[in-house]
Amino acid sequence: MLNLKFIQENPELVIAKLKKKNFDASSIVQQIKQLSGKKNEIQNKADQCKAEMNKISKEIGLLMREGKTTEAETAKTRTAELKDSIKQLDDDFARIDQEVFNFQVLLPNLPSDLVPEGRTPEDNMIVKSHGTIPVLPENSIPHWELAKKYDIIDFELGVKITGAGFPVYKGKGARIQRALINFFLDEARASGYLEIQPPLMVNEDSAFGTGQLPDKEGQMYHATEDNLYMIPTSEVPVTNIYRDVIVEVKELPVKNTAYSACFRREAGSYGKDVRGLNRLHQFDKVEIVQIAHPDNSYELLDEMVAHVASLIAKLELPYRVLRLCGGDMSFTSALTYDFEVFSAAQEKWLEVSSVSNFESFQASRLKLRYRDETTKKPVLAHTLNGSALALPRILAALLENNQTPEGIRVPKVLVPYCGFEMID
RNA sequence: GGAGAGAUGGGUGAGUGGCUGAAACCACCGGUUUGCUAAACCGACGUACGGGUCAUUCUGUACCGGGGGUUCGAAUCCCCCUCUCUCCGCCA
Repeated sequence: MLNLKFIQENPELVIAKLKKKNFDASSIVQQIKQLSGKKNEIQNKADQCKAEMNKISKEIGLLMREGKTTEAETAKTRTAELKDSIKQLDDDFARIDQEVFNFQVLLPNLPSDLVPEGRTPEDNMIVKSHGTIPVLPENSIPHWELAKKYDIIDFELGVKITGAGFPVYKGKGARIQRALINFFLDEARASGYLEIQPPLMVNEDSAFGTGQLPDKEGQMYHATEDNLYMIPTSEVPVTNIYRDVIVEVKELPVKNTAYSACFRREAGSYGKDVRGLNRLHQFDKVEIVQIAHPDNSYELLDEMVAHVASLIAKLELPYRVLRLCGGDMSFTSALTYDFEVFSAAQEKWLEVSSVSNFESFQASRLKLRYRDETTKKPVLAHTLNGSALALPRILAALLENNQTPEGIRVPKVLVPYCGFEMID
């Protein structure tokens, strides 16, 4: 969430910047300003009352010790009124504080100056294209048919065991999954990321910390008996490592990577977009996360984009990089690059990675800070994350783009990982 | 699942009603000493939100797992909740 002081001091700037996200912040900002003024006023009054109360209490303590009980009793009578006002003021404060917070969390993150204007995905800016779109043989088929033909992914079996969106990978299908995970993790480690194996379920505090709650409540599987949530991405547990933490400047940037299964309810999804591997309830993903000093977080974002680009290039897939426009960005992001690979049989681009700088928006809720070297004061850090990469759509593109009459060719870089060159 | 113990500052850990925002030790930071390292010694050392000078400083309040209560006054007493640890049972 946005810093309260920042909103109070820069109301016009907040409103102007959020316009780019097609968000009219004027009334919220105005309410926040008004309420926080009132809040400060109440706090001042309450603090004064409490100061007096503390003073009297100390005096009573001294009188009691000296045995002056009658004086102590007189002093006590003075406190009753104070006590009432304090109670009243504290209640008012708590109420207004909550109101301010409720408004505060409605405001999305401010987009970076680099973010292009626009409302829809069509307005996203293509900043890079790489590779050539393959020309497939006559009778090419989409990945869900290939999966059946070579018996490597069984969607119906998943339906039997669990439900739609929980495919069963078999034989070379299972092995190529494992190969992709290992490949991605090794590449991340080579780029300086520390490998983490996080819990797949998180508690409520963690879900709040990265903003899954309350905003995306319905998107997570919720084990109500124990009040735990299945993670929708390893970003959640990995970023929450740093919840309520003050890191040393010399530790920055912190670079973590994690493989995990990801679970998403995808309530409201339907139609052809969910065909095959395009949208699943459970899928595998390797995530990269960085905690950065505000001075160089955008350099690190570029570095992460380059890392993801190299992964896709090594897999010999044609891809493009989009800088998302204001209207297509997520609530929490300041700047996002999406990666899309071309799925040749479906003849469409599939999103396989999203790399974002959240600046201090996530850190604010997480209370993730570093200690400034000159002032020695805690300052909110910047957080960044990206998928590197999500498996299903990568696999879909690999299967479709590499299909030949003899079988599906495995990219060279994966052969040592999976131990075969063809799926046949 | 049964029984018990516990939750205090970056860490260990003292503290059963006022002199405790909190001992002591360790770590970190600054300094002295030193050929270098180490040791020793000295000093500083929480966070949040307010207020005044808004640069250094000064000041008020809150915070000892979370919430509520008793009291003039709570880390300390009472109630509820959460979590952790130990033992037993079960088990990969």
